[in-house]
Amino acid sequence: MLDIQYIRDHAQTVKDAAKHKNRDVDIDTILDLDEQKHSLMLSSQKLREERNKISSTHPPANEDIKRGKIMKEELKKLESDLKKIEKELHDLLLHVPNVPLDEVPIGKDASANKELKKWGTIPTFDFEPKDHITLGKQLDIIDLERGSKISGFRGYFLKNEAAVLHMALLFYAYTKLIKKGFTPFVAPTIVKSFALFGSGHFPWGGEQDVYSLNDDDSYLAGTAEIPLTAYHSGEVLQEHDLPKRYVGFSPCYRREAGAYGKDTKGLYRVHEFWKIEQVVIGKNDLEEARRIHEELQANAEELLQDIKLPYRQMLMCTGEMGEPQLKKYDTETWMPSRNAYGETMSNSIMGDFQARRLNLRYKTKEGKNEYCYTYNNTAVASPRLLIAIFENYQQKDGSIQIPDVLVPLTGFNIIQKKSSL
RNA sequence: GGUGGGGUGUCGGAGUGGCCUAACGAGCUGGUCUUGAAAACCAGUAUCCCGGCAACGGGAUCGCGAGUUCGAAUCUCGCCCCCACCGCCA
Repeated sequence: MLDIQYIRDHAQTVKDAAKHKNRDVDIDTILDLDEQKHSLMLSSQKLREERNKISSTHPPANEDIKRGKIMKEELKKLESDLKKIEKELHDLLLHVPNVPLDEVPIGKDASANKELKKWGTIPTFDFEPKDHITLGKQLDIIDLERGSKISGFRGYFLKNEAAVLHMALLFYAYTKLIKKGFTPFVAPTIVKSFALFGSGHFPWGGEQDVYSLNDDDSYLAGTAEIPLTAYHSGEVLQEHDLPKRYVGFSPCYRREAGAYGKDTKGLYRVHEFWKIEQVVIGKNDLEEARRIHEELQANAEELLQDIKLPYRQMLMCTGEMGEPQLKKYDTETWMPSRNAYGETMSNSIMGDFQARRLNLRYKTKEGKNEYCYTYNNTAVASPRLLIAIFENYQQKDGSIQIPDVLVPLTGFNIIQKKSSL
C-alpha cells in the first residue's frame, strides 16, 4: 500500500510505475475518491463537534433533543456515504503497486533482466548427463509416479538418500543463518487472509494461486514470508530493536494456477515444498534498505558457494517484479538438464508497502511512529535446489556425490544404485 | 466441540446511560530538593485522522462490527481472542 499523500504528490510517477509493472490502476479515480472522502470527513466532523457540544450540557433542553435527532439522521447519512467512499478508495489503493527504485531496469519481461554476477564453473561432462528425473528413478530416490498417484498432478515422493539430503540441506541453511544472528522460527502455514493482504499476495487475482481451506478464513501460505512478515502486525516496535532478522522454516503450498503447461516434469514446479526463508524487518531508511538487501543476497550466495553450485545473480526488471517490491534480485542456479540457470532464490526490498498494510510500525528515537521496511530472501527452497545438486554432482556411473559441507549432516557422501534394483 | 469466566491507556485496575475531560496505583520522562543517589513533591506521559508554518484547535478510538439513544466504556445482537474445566487427539 502506498501513502495516499505520496500518490497525491506523485500521481504520474505512480501511474508510470504501474504501467512498467504491467498493471492497470486508476489513479485519477483514487484522487477523486480521496477528495470526496476529505470533504465528507470535514462535514461529519463538524456535525459531531456540534453534537458533542449539545450533549455535554445535561439534562438537555427539549429543543436540543430535537436538534440532536435531526443531527443523528444527517450524521447517519454522511457516515454511510463516507464509509462507502472509504471502502472504495481502500480497495483501489490495495491494487496500486509499489514504485520501483531508480536502478531497476524498465522492461516488460525476462529479456530486460540484468545479469549482475556469475559464480562457479558450469560443469562439463565426459558422458551424457542425465536429468534429475532419470537419476531419481535409477537411484530410487524420487518417485514421481506414485507421487501423482497419491497426491495428484505435480505430486512426488522423496525417498531414501534424497529424503535425508533434503532435510540436511534445509538444516544446513537454517543453522548457518542462526549463526549469523537470525532468530529461528517454525512458522505456521495456515494463515488468515489479512496476512496475505498484508504481504501483498492479495488481491490482484493472486487468490487463485493460493490454496483455500474452505474453513472460515484459512489459507495455505506459499512462503514463510507471509506469517513472518505479519508476525509483528499491529505492533509498534522500538527503533533500537531493529533490524529484526528472522529465519523461518515452513512448508509451502502453491496452486501454480497460471502455470499449467509450464515445467510439468520433475521437481522444478511443485505444489508442495519446504523452505528456509530470510525475513528482515527494518526501519524506514532507503540507505539501510540497500545494505540489508545486499546482506540477504550475500547469505544466499554463500550457501550456494558452500555447496559449490554455479549460479548467477539477476537484477529483475519492472515487468518481472511483484507488486509490493521496490527492487528484486533473483539468484539462479545452474541446472544441466535445462541447460540453463533456474530460479532458486528471490530477494526483495518491499519498503513500507507491506508494513502499511499490516500496520507494522516502530517508534523512532525521537518518539515518532513510522512504518517499518520489510525484506525477504529465500535461503533454501527444496526440492528445487535438489535438482541442481543431483544434476551437477552426478558421476559417470550414475551415482551422485554429496557436497562436502552436507556430508556431516547426511551421514553419507554418495548416492549409488541400490544392489536390489 | 461443550460449559463457565473475561478482554478498559505502557502495566495493574476501577467504572453498569450524561461533570468519563476514564478514578486510583505502578512504570517511564522532565523538574524541585540533595555533595550524589533514594525518598518526597510538581509537571508531563496513547494512537489515528482533519485544519494550521507553528503554538494550538477539532474529530475518532475502552477486543472487532452492527444496533438502541438527544447522549454508550456502560444497554442489545453478531463475531474474534484469552483463561479455566470437560470431551477428543499427535
